[in-house]
Amino acid sequence: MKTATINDVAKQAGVSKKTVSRVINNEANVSEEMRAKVQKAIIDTGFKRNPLGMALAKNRSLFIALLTDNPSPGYLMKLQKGILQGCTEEHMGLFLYDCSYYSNSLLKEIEEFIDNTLVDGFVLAPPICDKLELLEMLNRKNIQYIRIGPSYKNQGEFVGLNYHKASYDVASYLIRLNHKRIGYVKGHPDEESSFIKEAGFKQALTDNKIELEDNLMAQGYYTYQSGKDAAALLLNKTPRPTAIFASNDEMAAGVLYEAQSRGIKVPQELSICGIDDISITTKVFPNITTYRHPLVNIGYRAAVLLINRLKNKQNSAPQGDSKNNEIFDGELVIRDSTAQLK
Amino acid sequence: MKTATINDVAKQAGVSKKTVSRVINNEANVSEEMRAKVQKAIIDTGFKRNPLGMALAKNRSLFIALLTDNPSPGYLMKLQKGILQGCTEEHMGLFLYDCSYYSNSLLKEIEEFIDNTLVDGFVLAPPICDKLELLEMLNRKNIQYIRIGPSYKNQGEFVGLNYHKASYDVASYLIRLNHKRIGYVKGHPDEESSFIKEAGFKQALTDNKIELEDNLMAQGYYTYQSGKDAAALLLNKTPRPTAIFASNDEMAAGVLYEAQSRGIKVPQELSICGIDDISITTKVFPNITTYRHPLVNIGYRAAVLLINRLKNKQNSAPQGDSKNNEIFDGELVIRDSTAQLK
DNA sequence: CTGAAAGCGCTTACAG
DNA sequence: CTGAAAGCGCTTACAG
Repeated sequence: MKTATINDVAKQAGVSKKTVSRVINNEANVSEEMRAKVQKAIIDTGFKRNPLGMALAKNRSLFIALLTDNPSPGYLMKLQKGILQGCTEEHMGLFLYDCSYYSNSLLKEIEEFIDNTLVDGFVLAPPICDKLELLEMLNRKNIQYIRIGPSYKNQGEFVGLNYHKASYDVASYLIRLNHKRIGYVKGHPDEESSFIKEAGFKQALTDNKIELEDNLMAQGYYTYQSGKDAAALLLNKTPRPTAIFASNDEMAAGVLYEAQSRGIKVPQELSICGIDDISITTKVFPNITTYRHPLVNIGYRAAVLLINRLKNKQNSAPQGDSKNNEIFDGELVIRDSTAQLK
Repeated sequence: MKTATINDVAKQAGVSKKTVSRVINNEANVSEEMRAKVQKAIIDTGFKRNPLGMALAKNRSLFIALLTDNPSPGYLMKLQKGILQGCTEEHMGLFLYDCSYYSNSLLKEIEEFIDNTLVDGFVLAPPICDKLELLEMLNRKNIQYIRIGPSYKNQGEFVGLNYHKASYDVASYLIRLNHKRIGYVKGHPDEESSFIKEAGFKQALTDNKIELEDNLMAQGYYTYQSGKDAAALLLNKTPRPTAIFASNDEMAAGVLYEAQSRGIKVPQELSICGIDDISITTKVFPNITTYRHPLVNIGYRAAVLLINRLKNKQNSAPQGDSKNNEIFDGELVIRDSTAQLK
């Protein structure tokens, strides 16, 4: 049972294959009568457009890829899940490509990947979404992309969280619990989100008339280990902070471990919270208070936006450079790692 | 700068394009002289074979996909990493497809995915690798696959761990620590590995003349929640088990949480261990003793094996149905969740 | 609004 | 060992 081709459909419907092509691509300028005939023939023959034929003729695959180098498995899995959902709905395949942010040959490797697969769109996850050389290379090759994260040097479209509100809300919550000595673990210095979150945190302190203490700010890199290291630093201060706010959950988990390994009771002696709401927050004891980053939905929207852009580029005239960015709100999720300071 | 095609190379080398095709496919029956000329022209023109052209002509894409429905993000990330490594080395794209083990339309969805992407090979992760209807469908459609897991009804090739040795070694270790009342959390009843691990556990008890107590066996499903639930059951027994062995790490993390939420000290009052060595084992406090499942390497080998099979099928005569299964040994990784029973 | 021709980049099947 | 022809399934560019 060979699958039907456009030729079979044309024969069946008694039209030219160009007309079939018009129908399956939803082009204008087809009489209703023709369209109906073709549609019937498509159903009768069980025709499915062969993506490879189209790809070759158009010189674009309509396949997209997720480009990652993210140190947090929980973060990535959620994002990936959403993206995959979007791709499946749009009947698209999703390629995966894992790269090394610091590799010298990063650009060359990605170009090779493009050659090998002929993908024509990328979803760029952090931190790779903030790599200017990469974005410029993609612009040059005219490969579409969408970034997961905040606006960055006006490059491309993006889908992201309202990072400022996220950290502002978390910090405000800690302050409501009466914490004043709040340690803060910053994000990766190469990522745009780090600065926005830090600004949100500081704003919350200012708005509540709490003095910002520089020595309660520790550098992190969004990894578990960096959270652990930052906590080691902060927990050595006297007086000790009564709360530590890590700017993502992966680091918050590291903070929790470090505290526990020192016999510090969480939340009784130390409150801890993060941002993202990845799966590890509900797998450690106690469960970590965090801010929900709707990653599944963000991934989904990113995929849909990108795919629609690709499809539009193909059908109609280019529609200008209007950008369809989307910024999501999350919400505070209170769990067991935070407590009122007596 | 359009990329060079096989025609450009042929012109440059002064040969027919068929000869170029022979060279790039490494076929026999090309004189050394021709081969050298062509190879030079390939370099001079910067030619890269367009996978889409090949795919269309051969009616096979040479793209493979990872088919998953695994409840453990840590497990999947490691596996995925290895597979991706293999694909990148072989200059192949890896599609991702996430499905629902229990979905009624599972087969239909996967067939649709195949139609949409024309993948011609699958890496099948657990539990989906043990779904007989799926394997039969792939056999029928002549789509190659490789399974991650133990041998199963003699279907296809597989790459997996020596699961029996894994659980035997872990159990033996607990016994050496003097534990006799050992709770065991079984794996998913639909997965072949569950039975093999259980057999290994029982063998260790028998070999050490410890009586198997049925009420210390709890059903799990390889998920975190099922580990937590199983632990709740086991920790209610009197006398309480002094150790709980969960047949994967995801469940072991659930067991740890349940114990801690009851105020049971780990490892002083309860030893806990798992299998896999996924990332969560070193992110919870205390770090979990486990058995290393070389998932990255397993994924890598699976990808390489599958890709080579596809390439061979294309070049030379089919090479019979000799199977290249690979079974890896792991090793016990002792961490902080287990202690000598006084 | 519709279609015949040529082409995308590669391979298969055949002839020499 | 080498190549000219036809074809994979689709689209573009053009003519009517």
